[in-house]
Amino acid sequence: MTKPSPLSHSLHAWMDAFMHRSMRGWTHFAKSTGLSMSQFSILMQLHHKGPCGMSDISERFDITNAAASQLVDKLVQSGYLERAEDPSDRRAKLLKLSHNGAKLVEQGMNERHRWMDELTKNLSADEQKKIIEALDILTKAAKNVDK
Amino acid sequence: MTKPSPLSHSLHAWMDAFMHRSMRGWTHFAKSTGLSMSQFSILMQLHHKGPCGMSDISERFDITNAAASQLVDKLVQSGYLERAEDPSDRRAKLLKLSHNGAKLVEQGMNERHRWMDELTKNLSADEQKKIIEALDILTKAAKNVDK
DNA sequence: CTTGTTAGTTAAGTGGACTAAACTATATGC
DNA sequence: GCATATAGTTTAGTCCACTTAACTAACAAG
Repeated sequence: MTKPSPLSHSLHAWMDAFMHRSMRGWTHFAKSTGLSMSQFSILMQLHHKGPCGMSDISERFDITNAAASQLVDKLVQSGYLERAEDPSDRRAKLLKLSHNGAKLVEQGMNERHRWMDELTKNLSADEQKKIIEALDILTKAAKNVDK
Repeated sequence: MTKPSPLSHSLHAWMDAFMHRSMRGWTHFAKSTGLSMSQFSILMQLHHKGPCGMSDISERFDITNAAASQLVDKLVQSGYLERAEDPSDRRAKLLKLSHNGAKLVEQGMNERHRWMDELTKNLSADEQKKIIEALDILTKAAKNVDK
């Protein structure tokens, strides 16, 4: 058991505090919309990666095509998703957020943003500046790691 | 629709990147252990807040006492939780992580820490220092907000 | 001691996510 | 053109979280 670096320590401490709180908000919001976690996660995925096919969903969530198809179907029927034929391959479908779907995702993210804003609004200007710098570095690094 | 401050922008961008990635790791790990999300979340809660009673669980996850009792029972039978009588109130139970439960939680957190370490290991010493400072500020702020 | 409340359990039943298997329809390679 | 692979759907059935309701046991107050 090697001693963690100061950087690791700070990263982990922040992550633990953040995850715990954020998960609560996430599940709570999903429940309040009447969607299941699985369904809401699909909307989030679509928001993040943009339109995609059914198989992308099943791969991402490690479920069968059948399961993905069923979940997506519910979301289509609830009006959060649009399922169109892919013009370049007529077997495939093109899934994308509907207007309502995008609005729901936005709303969900706002709820989770609120806590972070709350967190920082009483910090000094200097502290805020440090945080902006640091998070921008991290966000850029995250984009690189994820390809 | 007011324009977000630079701080909000940085917070939100980081949060979105982080959440997306972190959720994937979280669900993946829970699945790999054979535990359901619900069950794993209870372990995480116990880790975070320490020993507590059954009603604390049902309140936290917004489920009935009956549901909590059943979930906890499975975790006890799997050897991840200990359920003892509360000496100060013999109606109540005292739930705590078993040795194996604590180990499992630790393991889950390590998996999620790994990505963050990956993220930062190629940054310059100066950048790392900035991140440590900023995250420590945020972590402290988070503790305050959560009382 | 009795009446009422609180913590938790048990049992029966509902609903949703999930799978395997059989199917349709389109694409691809020889 | 024919065989094979690929994208997705449908169906039947399983598992698990969750609820309601009925219950036990311990506490609290008169």
